Amino acid sequence: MLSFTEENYIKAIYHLSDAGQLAVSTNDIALHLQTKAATVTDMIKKLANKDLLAYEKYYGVSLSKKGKTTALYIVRKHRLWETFLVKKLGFQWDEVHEVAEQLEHIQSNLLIEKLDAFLGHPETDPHGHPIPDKNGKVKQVKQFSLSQGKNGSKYIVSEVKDGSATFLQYLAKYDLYPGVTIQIKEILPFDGSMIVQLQNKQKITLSKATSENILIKNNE
Amino acid sequence: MLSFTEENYIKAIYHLSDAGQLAVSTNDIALHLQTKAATVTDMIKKLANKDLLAYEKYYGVSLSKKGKTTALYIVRKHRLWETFLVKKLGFQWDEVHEVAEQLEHIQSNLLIEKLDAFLGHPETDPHGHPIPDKNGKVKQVKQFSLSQGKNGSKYIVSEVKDGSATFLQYLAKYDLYPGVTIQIKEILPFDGSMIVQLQNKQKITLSKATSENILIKNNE
DNA sequence: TTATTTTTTTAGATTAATCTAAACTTTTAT
DNA sequence: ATAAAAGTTTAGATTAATCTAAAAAAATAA
Ligand SMILES: [Mn+2]
Ligand SMILES: [Mn+2]
Ligand SMILES: [Mn+2]
Ligand SMILES: [Mn+2]
Repeated sequence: MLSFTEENYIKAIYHLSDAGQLAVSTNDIALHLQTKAATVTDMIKKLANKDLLAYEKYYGVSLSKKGKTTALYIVRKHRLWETFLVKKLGFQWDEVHEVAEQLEHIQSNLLIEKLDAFLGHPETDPHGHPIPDKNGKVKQVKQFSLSQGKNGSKYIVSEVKDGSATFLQYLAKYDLYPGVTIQIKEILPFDGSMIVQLQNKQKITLSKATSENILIKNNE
Repeated sequence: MLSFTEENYIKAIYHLSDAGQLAVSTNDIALHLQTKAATVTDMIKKLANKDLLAYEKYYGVSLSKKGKTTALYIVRKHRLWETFLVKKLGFQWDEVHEVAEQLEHIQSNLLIEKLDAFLGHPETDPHGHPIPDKNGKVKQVKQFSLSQGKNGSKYIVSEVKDGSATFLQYLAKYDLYPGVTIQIKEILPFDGSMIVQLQNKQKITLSKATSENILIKNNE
């Protein structure tokens, strides 16, 4: 059984490696976990001994099969809890992350399977992130940045990239959540901002930076 | 902020001291937490330094006001989570304790207030234990052991003393949960066992040991 | 291709929680 | 009242997670 700390390392490496694809450097991990490189070196040695990752001195780490499975389960727990907090307890979507950071470490398979069922086996969390299933399978959605959308087209918001509370609160003001349909009404060339129409017909202007952080999918 | 370990000590001392009344010995704590007396001595010194308890060398500890408040909040969290697991997730009442032991350490006042509201501000947990309110107030019920009940009388089951999985599973077989009404039909003098009638009119025999571990209240 | 900068690792400490064994204090029994 | 037993504390180690500072390796620049 892994400690909270070990679990946090595995999850950090998973995210930093883009779902276990690339190798991750000591410094990247240290930065992400707000710790020091020397600490990371010690920890990755330990995780390598547990066969959760492959470690090549001076060249970073990459998750093993076992490491990926472990990471996916932690991500599954994190996202199920976030969904619970928003859907059942009435949290705002910008309030859930820190709590889920704690809840993701609770050890009980029964709990997670029952929670999953209670939530109706959701496929995405409140931020549109896919929830790995019981077997660690992640449903991939064909999505792209709103900044790449075409003028006049309708799309469904699928995910938000920036998870900061301020950004989430800003989007919440317009009920701009994953699942809602929007239409691009105008794209302003000089600064890349765009005017989009919301479900309630209201039109709002989104900066380039904002539209880049909203992912959308086609509205078939 | 207290560590999990510190919280577990405070809660253990609270329970062992009968809600903070009596002083508790080093050995009692060690036994309860399945650790060694030397370890306990170290920890209670630390907790004394944090003003959570008063420690007199060789004479045990007693919780301070602050210690009691802390304990009550942990107990509140534990029991709210147990209630959630049974009422919302469909756990059996013998399956919740270990999970609640973990969940009780999650730090988020917002979470607990929302969970409390979601559950409809329950007054007792699945085992009939009172849930301290937001301010740490515990509702006391006038209750006594079923073994003290009078032949012929009807009572409401209010609490179970023994929390072992086997005992809880045994009672579950007869739907003998807090809240159900039972009537004592016969008390057998030679071994103190009794025959009680359940809500569904079924009659079952309970040993003395069993009836001593079921608490009841008057059925006004 | 060397020198400089950046990154990573190692060495040596520190804090929290735990243990065993020995010393000490209190309680109980003779 | 003394001796034995029981309970508690202290002393000294250990493991996990962390840090700073120094050494080493790799990457980059001159
Ligand atoms: Mn999150
Ligand atoms: Mn999320
Ligand atoms: Mn419990
Ligand atoms: Mn309980």
